[in-house]
Amino acid sequence: MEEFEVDKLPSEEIDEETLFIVTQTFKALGDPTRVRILHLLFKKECSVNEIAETLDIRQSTVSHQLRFLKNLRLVKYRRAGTTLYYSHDDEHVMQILEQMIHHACHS
Amino acid sequence: MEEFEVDKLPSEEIDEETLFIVTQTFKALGDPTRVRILHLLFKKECSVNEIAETLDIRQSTVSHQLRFLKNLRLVKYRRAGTTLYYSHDDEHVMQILEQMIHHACHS
DNA sequence: TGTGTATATGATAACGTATTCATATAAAGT
DNA sequence: ACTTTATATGAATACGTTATCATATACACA
Repeated sequence: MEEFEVDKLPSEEIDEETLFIVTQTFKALGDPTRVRILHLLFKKECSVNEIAETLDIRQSTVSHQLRFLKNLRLVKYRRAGTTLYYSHDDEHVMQILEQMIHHACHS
Repeated sequence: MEEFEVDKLPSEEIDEETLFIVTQTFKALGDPTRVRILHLLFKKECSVNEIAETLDIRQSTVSHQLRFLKNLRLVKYRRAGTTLYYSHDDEHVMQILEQMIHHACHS
């Protein structure tokens, strides 16, 4: 009795939904602005303005990209008055990002 | 004596070149067609036509995407007559891809 | 040299994406 | 209620990307 057919291994083809999540997530990591934001959030929680000032990106751009990242559940935020503090929300994806940065640095 | 300044940690900001490589690589993984091709090549070396037939993608599309992946040194090929056998060429990136697929499957 | 097969290439059209400006919302304090 | 500060949103524009068709190249073999 075998777990899987010989000609139909478990990872033969990626199912559509998984493929969608995978590509969406990689797409999120495929933009310099988003990578810079995430790399900053890897180190510390930041408000929107902090991100904008630290990375010298317009507030509007940062906000748009944070929404993108939040839709993918890659970041989350907590409110403190009018200020929103963002932080990363997917440990595994952040590990992959840092891995790739390390890989690229030493290649 | 400290290795690094307090306000200038080693990973403070990603340098431009690294950022470029990182985002280019993730961009490569951010497309369904390329992910399907790479996932296929993760399992076995394939000719262009084999890829096209297996994944039901036009030969021209496969060829274009293989060039893209080859420019990033994510795939390589060997020639056998008129047939080109492609295989993956970056173990680390392939590991990251498979990690992400596994992560997406179980989330 | 001519023919068949495998792959690559160039141009193009359709579509997706990032940034920007202007403005809206939302909370806090006066 | 008004003002200030922080953030979000919508529309527009500029740009990048993908797949496709048609065609070119490249090799093998008769």
